[in-house]
Amino acid sequence: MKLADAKKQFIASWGAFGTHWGINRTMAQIHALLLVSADPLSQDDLMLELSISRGNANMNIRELIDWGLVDRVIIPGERKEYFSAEKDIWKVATQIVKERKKRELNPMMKLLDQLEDVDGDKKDKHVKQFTDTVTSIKRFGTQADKMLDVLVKADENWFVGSLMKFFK
Amino acid sequence: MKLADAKKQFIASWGAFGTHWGINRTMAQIHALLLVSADPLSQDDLMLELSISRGNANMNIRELIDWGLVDRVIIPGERKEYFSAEKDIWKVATQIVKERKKRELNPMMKLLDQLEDVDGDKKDKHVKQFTDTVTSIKRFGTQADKMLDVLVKADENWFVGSLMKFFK
DNA sequence: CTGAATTTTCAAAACTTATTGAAAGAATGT
DNA sequence: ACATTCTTTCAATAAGTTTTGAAAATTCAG
Repeated sequence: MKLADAKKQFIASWGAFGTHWGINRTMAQIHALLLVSADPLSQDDLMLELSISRGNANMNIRELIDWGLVDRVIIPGERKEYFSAEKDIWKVATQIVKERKKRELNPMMKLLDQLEDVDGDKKDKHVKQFTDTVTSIKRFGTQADKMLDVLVKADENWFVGSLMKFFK
Repeated sequence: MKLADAKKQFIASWGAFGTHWGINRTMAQIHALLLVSADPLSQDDLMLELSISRGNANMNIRELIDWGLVDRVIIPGERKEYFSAEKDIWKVATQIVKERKKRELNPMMKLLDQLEDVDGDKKDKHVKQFTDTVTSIKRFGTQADKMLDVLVKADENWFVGSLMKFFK
């Protein structure tokens, strides 16, 4: 397969993939293109290669920077801003985990705390089912939270090395 | 807080949460309601409590069954079908992991296999960056795949017990 | 069988989210 | 301070997704 075609396929698939992972299609496509580009690209490069508008490019680049997946790069002597993606996939993954934990898991945990004590007879089976469910989700969430924290802080070699003893 | 209000909040939040996890809002709301209900509910119960149409209820219930998160329950002497959700959150989580692995990770891995060998000079930095990226995503994906397999097959106590030695 | 109860389907409508592009705002070199 | 280049904003629009509801299909008891 030719490089240009392979790139196109990769970008299209990474884009579709991204929509399942809390990142929108265009954002994921920009990310994909930067991942496979040897050099940093400018906003105009991205607009051209992906056929997207200036506003769209701008918004999604900024969101990628917000997620910590893309960096602004200054090229001396150039007026334009350039962008490059973190290429270490382990870092990409932990960064995504970190962000989603902050954006999704933490708020949910906070809500569950509030829902844990409802009024009414703890013996009533409806009350009981509700609090049991909330409590068990909370327990699960707390554990997931801890695990993900360690994951995010761990460096790849330590982590994978340790786990592979279990996961053979 | 009153039970009815707490339920409403829980359903609304679980619905919003679900959209980030590959499940649509209504599907997640139905799931939430079943999770906190002591007894199985009929399609009409769900329509009434969540104010959704028959078609919507039907489609989403079937999709939840498809995901393995909800079961049909036959109540003797009743003509209607009833539905109940798996209440063990660990099982819910592993079920979701299993499905998403099948729906997302596996197809992506298959694609990457194809993209790994592009034509052209391996010394060309553009070709090199592309294949390096694809290869490293593949390596990462393969490892994630293995880990998730073990996770899905593990029973909760074994898994959490073992890992908590690391993750304290 | 027949007919009532229940479930499923699907085209149209409503809603949600993403994208455009032109205009306003900053930054930079002279 | 001005002109130029580049970046950001945002209201309008387009695209995509979900929901509805009525009609068709299925199930089941008598």
